[in-house]
Amino acid sequence: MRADYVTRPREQIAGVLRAEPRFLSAAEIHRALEQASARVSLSTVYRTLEYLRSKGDVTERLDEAGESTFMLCEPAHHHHHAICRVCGRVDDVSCAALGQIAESLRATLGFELDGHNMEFLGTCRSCR
Amino acid sequence: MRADYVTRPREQIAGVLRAEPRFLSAAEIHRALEQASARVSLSTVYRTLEYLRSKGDVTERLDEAGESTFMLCEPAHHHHHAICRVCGRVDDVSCAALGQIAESLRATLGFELDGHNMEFLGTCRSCR
DNA sequence: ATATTTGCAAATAATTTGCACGTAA
DNA sequence: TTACGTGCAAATTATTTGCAAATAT
Repeated sequence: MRADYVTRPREQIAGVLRAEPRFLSAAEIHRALEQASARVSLSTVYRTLEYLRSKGDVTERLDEAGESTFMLCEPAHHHHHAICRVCGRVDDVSCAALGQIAESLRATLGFELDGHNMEFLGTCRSCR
Repeated sequence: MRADYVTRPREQIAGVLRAEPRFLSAAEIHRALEQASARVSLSTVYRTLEYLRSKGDVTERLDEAGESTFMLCEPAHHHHHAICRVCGRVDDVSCAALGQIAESLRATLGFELDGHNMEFLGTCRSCR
C-alpha cells in the first residue's frame, strides 16, 4: 500500500471524492460505488483513503460521532474549513490571525505553538 | 442514567479526573482506578463519563486516533485549549477574535457562523 | 419501598489484517 | 515476471447494551 499504481478501484474512489466536495465516510464512499455498479470492497476503500491521505491528496476529519471522514483537499497552504451544518458544503478559510495568537500564547502562558486545528460550523449561503 | 445519585463509582471517577487535569480516555481512567484498588467496571466508567458530559461537568475531545478523551472542565464561558504535546497539560484560551472572524465569514462567503472548534498544540512552559 | 446505578458478559460497529488470487508495471 | 493491489473473511478495538443484583434516596 505504497506505490502509485493506477488501478480501477483507486480511480473509482477518487472519482467519488471528486464528484462530492464534502467530507465523506468510508461507508458513504462504498455506498456511492455500489450505486455506480463499481464493485470495490470496503477494505479497499479504507486502504485507498489511507493511501491518498499519506500522499497528501485527501484531508481526514473526525465527525461528531468520532467516525473518520475524508475530502479531496491538498493542504499545500495550511488553512481551515467552514462546514455547513445543513448540506455539508465546505469552504476554505485561511488563518491570518494566527501569528498574533501564537505571540499571545507565548506571552501569557509560555506556550510554544506548533500546530492548531480550527473548524467553523454554521449555514452556508445556499442553505439559509 | 440520569438522576444525580451520589455513588462510590461516580465519586471515584470524579476523583481521578480531579487529580489529573488533562484529557483521559475511559481506559486510562479505568487503569487509574485499578491502581487505586477501586473496582469499577469499564462500562460504568463510560456511563459515568457520559453522565458528567451531559451535566456539563466534563469536556470530551476526540484524540488523533479518534478515541474519546475527557477532562473536568465546565464550559460555562466558551473557550478553547492549548494542549502540550509532551505532557498533555491543558491551558484555557479565550476566543476574543471570534467576532471579527464571524463578520469576515459572513462578508466573504455568506456563511452564518454558529459554532466553532479550535485547538492549539505545542509545548507548555514546563516542558520546554 | 422503589427508582437508579452497577457489574458482567454479550452485542455492536468502525476499522484493520492475513492470505490467496488478480493486475499494473 | 514480479512487486503491488484487491477481495474476502476473520480479527481487533472502542463503545454500548440487556439484565439481574446492589445501592441511594
